[in-house]
Amino acid sequence: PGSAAPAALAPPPGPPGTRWQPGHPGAATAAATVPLPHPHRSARPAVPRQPVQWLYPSLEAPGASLPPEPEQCPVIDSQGAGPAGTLDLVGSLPVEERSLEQVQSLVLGEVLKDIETACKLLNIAADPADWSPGNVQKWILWTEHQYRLPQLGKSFQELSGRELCAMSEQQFCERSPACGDVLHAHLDIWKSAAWMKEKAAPGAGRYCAGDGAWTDSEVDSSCAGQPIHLWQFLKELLLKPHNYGRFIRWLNKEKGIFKIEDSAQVARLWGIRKNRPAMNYDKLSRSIRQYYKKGIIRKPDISQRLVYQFVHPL
DNA sequence: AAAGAGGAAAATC
DNA sequence: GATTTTCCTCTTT
Repeated sequence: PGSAAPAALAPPPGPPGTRWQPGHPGAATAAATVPLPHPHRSARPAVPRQPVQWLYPSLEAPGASLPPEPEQCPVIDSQGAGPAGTLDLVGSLPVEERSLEQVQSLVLGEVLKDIETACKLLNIAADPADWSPGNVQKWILWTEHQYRLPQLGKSFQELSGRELCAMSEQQFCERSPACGDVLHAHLDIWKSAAWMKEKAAPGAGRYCAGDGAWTDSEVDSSCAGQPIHLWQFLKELLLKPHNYGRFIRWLNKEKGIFKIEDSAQVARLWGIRKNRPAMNYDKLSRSIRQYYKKGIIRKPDISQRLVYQFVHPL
């Protein structure tokens, strides 16, 4: 197994002229266009020059173990780059092998982190082979949402994870001509991640990059099996500003005040999680309002639109 | 127009 | 039985 080298993520094939926004949820994963520590691919996509600019300085100061925030990432646009740019990374810049490895593990760490985050959010296993048809549907919806892919409808319904993994890129494209290729590439990354995880750490799902060990293992207190509550879900999103800061974010973390920046997207994520495709902010907000009398969430003293407050922070 | 409040009832576990 | 979803009316921003 595991022969699949993660294909570079194509940027979301949005409308013509659309570029990836800085701070797009997929920005970190986009960095996967840097070759991962896998055997070579014949047709490796071009490495845009931009990522080097933000990756390189962080190599100069290995003390700064924190990965660069996507908000500071320049727009990554691999569409314009031709297939010729690939080796420029090594050719034009005297990057030491060691440094390159650091870049790779940094990128890889980001990818694995994003996958872990998604697993928790969706409540699915990391290994696609373990997915039920329901899990597959969730993953597709989530990926579709995360990368603004065109709607797929039910073209992948009733497929188990194992069946999905066995499908070729062509088969993906048959089911979804619009973005089967991108989906397949994403699944490829998940497959590789699961494979590497298995190989590297048979014990815990932990990954450390360079000096910084910035992954906590199974510290979270999500009671297994119990259906998740909306307030828990919101806290989970708030915990990952890197991934969801564009949708929901703290205004005052200490006081538990948060703002929903994109009500439609938050509702959609909640709907994916709960298998409620018709979820919208109207209904989600009604659920939040149920928390008023229960003393879980309230409106802050100075009431503002889309701003709520956890009664008991921490 | 979108967000907010809250009653009522169905759905879901 | 508690929580959430759905639907609804009315008010506020």
